[in-house]
Amino acid sequence: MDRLMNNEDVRAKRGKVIMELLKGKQIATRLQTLLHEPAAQDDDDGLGLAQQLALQILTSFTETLSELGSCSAASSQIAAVDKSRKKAPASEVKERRGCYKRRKSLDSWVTVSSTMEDCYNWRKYGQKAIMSSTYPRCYFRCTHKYEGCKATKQVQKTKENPIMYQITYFNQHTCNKKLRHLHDTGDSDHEDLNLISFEANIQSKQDQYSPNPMSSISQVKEEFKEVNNAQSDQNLGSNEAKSTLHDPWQDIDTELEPLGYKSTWTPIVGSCQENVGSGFDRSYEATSLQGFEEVNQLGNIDYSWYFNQVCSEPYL
DNA sequence: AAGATTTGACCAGT
DNA sequence: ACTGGTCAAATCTT
Repeated sequence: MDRLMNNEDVRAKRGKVIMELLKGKQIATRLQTLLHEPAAQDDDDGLGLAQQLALQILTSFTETLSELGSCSAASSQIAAVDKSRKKAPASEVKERRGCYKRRKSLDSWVTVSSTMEDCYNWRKYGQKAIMSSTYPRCYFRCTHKYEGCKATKQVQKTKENPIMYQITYFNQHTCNKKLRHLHDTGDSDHEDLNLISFEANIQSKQDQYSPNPMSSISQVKEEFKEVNNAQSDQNLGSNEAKSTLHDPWQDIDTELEPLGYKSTWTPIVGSCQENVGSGFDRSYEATSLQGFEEVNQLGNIDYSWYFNQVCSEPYL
């Protein structure tokens, strides 16, 4: 087994994570400035630069995720050593339905995000009303479960800010299959496990599944215009139809849901707090360009995501 | 037809 | 007994 990380290492990792996020924020600010320049929006060079900046932001987030991933695993290892573990008795495999080992102590971490989306393929396997919560909790497992990937996540709207999702992840992905969505090039050799690629996540208008990051700024702009037009035509319903995945919360608070399309361009990591969340709301009421610019105020992201290591079992 | 989602049932932990 | 996590049949979507 690799050597365990000491506290020093963990601190160093945290420092690196913060640096990466600050870098991302800086680039996002540049992008925002650029987008405020009318000339840049019509000019190919300007758009090219914007795309480049956007890619840098994504790379920054990717680096961060990568660091956090290793932190997570390392912390699990520490916890595994520190805690006296009680090994559950090996229960015989039952054939009956609903038989499972209840989650007790797994490698887990929590993020708060404005979107349920991330760079992996998930399959929903359950939904539950939770006593202490207004909103139901949805259960997802990795699409590649049967290839041995044990990653799961639970998604729940936050009480304080219902446009935000609290996402609890359990177990790291072992499938190493990042999101390719429906535009599967079949070129798995080119998958960079630590890179969230804009290009790989392009999604056509026909795609019925969950929205994805866009390929370019201009595409985002076009998309935004469409969304705005659709909305001025009227109703959330037609936009919600973009996803076949029924929003379990929409019946509860449809008025709080800006649009089914929001996750198209919302950041997939980090915690977008109240100001950003309400920014999204406002952007829908603005003109398409204003809305677009507000959306790009990534500089307002509050990086108050946090890790919550609850582990008494070693990370495998 | 294949794959994804929904939803009621089942089961473990507290 | 209650609550929450998972299973799997039914249903839906592509």
